[in-house]
Parts: sequence; structure tokens; C-alpha cells
Amino acid sequence: MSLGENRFLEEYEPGDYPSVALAVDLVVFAVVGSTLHVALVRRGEHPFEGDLALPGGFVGTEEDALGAAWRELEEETGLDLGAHRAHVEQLATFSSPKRDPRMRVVSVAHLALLATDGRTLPELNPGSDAASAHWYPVHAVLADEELAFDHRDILTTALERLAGRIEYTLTAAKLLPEEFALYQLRHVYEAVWNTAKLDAGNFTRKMTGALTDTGRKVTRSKGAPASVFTVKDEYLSPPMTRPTTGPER
Amino acid sequence: MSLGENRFLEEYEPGDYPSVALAVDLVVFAVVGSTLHVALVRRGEHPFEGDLALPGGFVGTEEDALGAAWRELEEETGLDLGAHRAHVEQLATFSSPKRDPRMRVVSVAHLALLATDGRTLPELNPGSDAASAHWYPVHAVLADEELAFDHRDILTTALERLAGRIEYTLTAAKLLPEEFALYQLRHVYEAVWNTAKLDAGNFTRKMTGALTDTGRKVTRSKGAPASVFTVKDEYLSPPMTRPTTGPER
DNA sequence: GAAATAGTGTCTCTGAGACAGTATCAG
DNA sequence: CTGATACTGTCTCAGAGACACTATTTC
Repeated sequence: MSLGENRFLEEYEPGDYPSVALAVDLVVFAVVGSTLHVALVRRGEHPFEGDLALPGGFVGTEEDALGAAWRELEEETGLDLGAHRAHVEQLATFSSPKRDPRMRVVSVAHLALLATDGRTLPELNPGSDAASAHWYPVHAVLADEELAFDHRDILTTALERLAGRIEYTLTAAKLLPEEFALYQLRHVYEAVWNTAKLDAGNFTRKMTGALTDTGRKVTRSKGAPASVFTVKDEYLSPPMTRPTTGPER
Repeated sequence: MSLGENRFLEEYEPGDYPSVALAVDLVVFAVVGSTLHVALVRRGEHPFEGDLALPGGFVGTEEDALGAAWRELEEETGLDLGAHRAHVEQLATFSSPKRDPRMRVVSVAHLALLATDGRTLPELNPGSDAASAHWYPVHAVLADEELAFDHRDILTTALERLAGRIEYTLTAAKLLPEEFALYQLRHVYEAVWNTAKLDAGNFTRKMTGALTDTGRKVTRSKGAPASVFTVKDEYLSPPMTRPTTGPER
């Protein structure tokens, strides 16, 4: 049957009519140090009581999924989006009929990247809801924790998407302020790829071609001052290859 | 509001309840010669009467979106999926409230790749439906034709996905029989990238590392016989870079 | 033989990776 | 001063791209 025709009113019996609840789930990432964190909610109710779950909510009648994702990002995390740079994009849609045992809920998962200075995570204020989100280290959660519903699939998909995306784009900079030093960007790559073997010198050479040097410098607690850059090109060409071998942290 | 809680039964008023019709749209690609084709339906009814549209249909109550996409692929195109290799994957979800002027329809778009020998397109048998699909050259359609609903966005997204994907995977081989010669694979790349400047020798060297030589040969009408290969590795490393400059056909 | 095609050889150039070397900061 | 860090220099090696060349087919 084609959407091109107006058949759905004729062909479907009332009980068979394919109507679903449409939700969004959010995978909210932020980096501190060289560790990638994700915002999760500890469930207090059946089903999956005690497990960790992604924040999310329903799509309203007057908004699309991306709009709902932005709204829920603010509502669920209590974030002041005026104060934090954020990037939201669609990830994938999860539509297994039994993914929520209570009723049919189709969820459009979204990937949200929050900018941090790499030293403190954005404060997650409990919104109007009781269950508030907290930050958890992503790789540890995937190794140790039970996740509600199909949220492990969603989180894995999000992590793979991000890990792949930063190979050929500067999406990693979405996790940093508009102006940043190269060691901050390097820490983001190390956090997402869960590796520590990125050579600082080669990283600098590779990245500077796609960045603009502001001319200013910042100094960490020790060592020489680092230049401050902004993103010039959204794409890296040729791509950066993820280290395959070597010790994972 | 979190999916972690059972709020949706309490918080939503009946009229406000976020219930949508869930559909799939299909972008079905196949290659003949060095031209990428897509299966489209010419609309005979309002709205968008006379425009081209993607085939699609609704998701049933007992299936997920991918299952619906496979079912609709068979129903809408009348294809005998036992006789054609096919690959279907989720593309993206389109959820703008006004994308269908008649009612709210959220569509999970899927990318479907049909295997051909590169000489003839799979026959599209009119199914039970009146409006049957036909093959159209993709790049010409995008240049010249009006597309119904947001189907231009969907088709563009599909083409970009495929064009990017074949840079670092052997997804292009999904558009060919299980065994194929390198000139066939090269034609697929040229079709998707809409280019003619792929050097045959370098292409051979690049690809053979990820392929298995069956030892057999095939001969075209002219020239030396070509070896027959199968896919060994799903991933190309390092990736193949798409030619940016140069004359497009 | 002529034309077309498959596949290899070869050369150049870009860029990744390893790692040394230099400059600049804090204490 | 020492230690830490930022960045550049340098060398090697893999691989992309251009293109010549050979081998094998049809006509």
C-alpha cells in the first residue's frame, strides 16, 4: 500500500489501525577529563525497577521528534540551555512491538552533546519530575550496569555513532566551548574512543588544518601555554583513523 | 517526563494523547550500467497529484519498522524476494507534524538495495495495488522532478547515506550478485557517486584486498576476461575517498 | 592485425606514526 | 634550577593517483 493513496482509511479495521505512542529517548553525552559521561535515570518503578534508563518523553501533537528532544533535554535534565552549548541530532528509531511491556511505544532516539570545559560536568537540576538524571561514565556503565528496556542498544548505537563520526568530522568540538585548546579536543577523542594512545604532536598537526588559531593562549597548571582555536572546517580530510591495537584504558 | 515512569497515562488528556500513524517509506535502489535507479510511484490522487512518490505503507501492530519495510518492499514492488538479493536498513525518521496534510503520519524511511547483474533492472510487478512502481534514474529525478510530501528530503538523505557508506564499507556489493567482477563493482561506485573518473587499475588494487578471488573468469563482449570475486571483508581500510573535483557526468 | 579490456608495474606525492628536539610555563 | 607541557622537525613507511605497459580476449 502506498502513502500515495488514501487507503489507510479504507483498508484498516479499527482495532488493526496502526496507531502508536511516539516518544524520544535521549543519549546525552558530556566529557570531563578523558572520560565520556552519559545522563541516566535510576528507575524506581516497575518495569525494570532499579535499572538505569535514558531520559525521554513523548512527542507532542504540534512538534516533531527533534523539537521534542530539545524540549525533553531541558525538562528532564533541568539544564539551562541558554548557558550551555548543545548539539542534538537524530540517532535511530526503535520500534520493536515489545520494547515496552506496557504498551506500544516507538522511540526516536537522539544524540545530544553538551559542551563542557572538560573540568566540570553540567549541573543536572531536578526538573519538575521526581526522578532526576545523574552523570555516569559510559564505558563503565556498558561494562557493569543493567539498562532498562532496549536502552543498552540505544546507548551502544549512540556511542558507535559518535566514535565513527569524529573520525571524519569535528563533531568532537561540540563537546567543548566554542574556543578550546588542542589538549581539550584530544581528551574528547580519548574519552570517546576509550584510548590513551593519541600522540599529542601528531594530533596537533592533523587538527590544525581544520581549525582557526585565535592567537590567544591559555596555560594549564603546568607546562607551556597552549593556543586557543575555533573550528574552521566541519570535515576532516583525510579522516582521522581510530587506533585499533594497543591498550585500552 | 521519563519513560522510566508510568506518567503518560496520567499526564496526557485524551485529545492531547500523542498517538500517531506509523509508516515506512522505501528508497529502493538498483544499478544498471553506471546509472543509479530508484523505484518511484507516480501519484494519481490528491495531494501532490502527478508528482513522484516513494513507495511505502503502514507498520502493523505485530511488526517493527524493519519488518514492515521488508513486507512493503515485496507488496509494493511485486518483487520476488526469493529471486533477488536485497538489503534493507533503517535510514531516518521523518516526523514533521505537517508532512502529510491529511493526518499525522510519522515515517521511518528505509534504504533498500537490490542486487542486479548491472544489465537489467529487476522487474517491478504491479502488486495488488493499482499504482505500481517504476524505475527512474536518481540523479535525473533529483534534478528535474517534483517529489511528493518530503520525499525529496528522504531521497537525498538516502543517496548521501549510500554515497558515504561505500567509502568505508563494501555496501556497494549489495547492489550486485554474490559473485561479481571488478568492473561491475566499479560501475556501482560510478553510479552512486555520479562520476566517471575512477581509474580501473587503482580501483582493482584498492578493492582486491577486501575480496576473495573465486579463481573463475568472465568475459565481456570485448577485452580480456575478468576475475570473479566475492566479498571477504565488510569494511575497507583505509577508506576509499570519493573524487571531489573533476567533471561530473 | 586492430580495438578493447583486465590487471600489474612504476613513479610521485601526501600524510600517518614514531619519536626526538626545542620553547615556554610553574614552582 | 627541574619538571611538565606545547608544538615542530625529521625520518620512515603505507598508500593514493597518474599513467605506462603487458596480456588476453573479440572481431
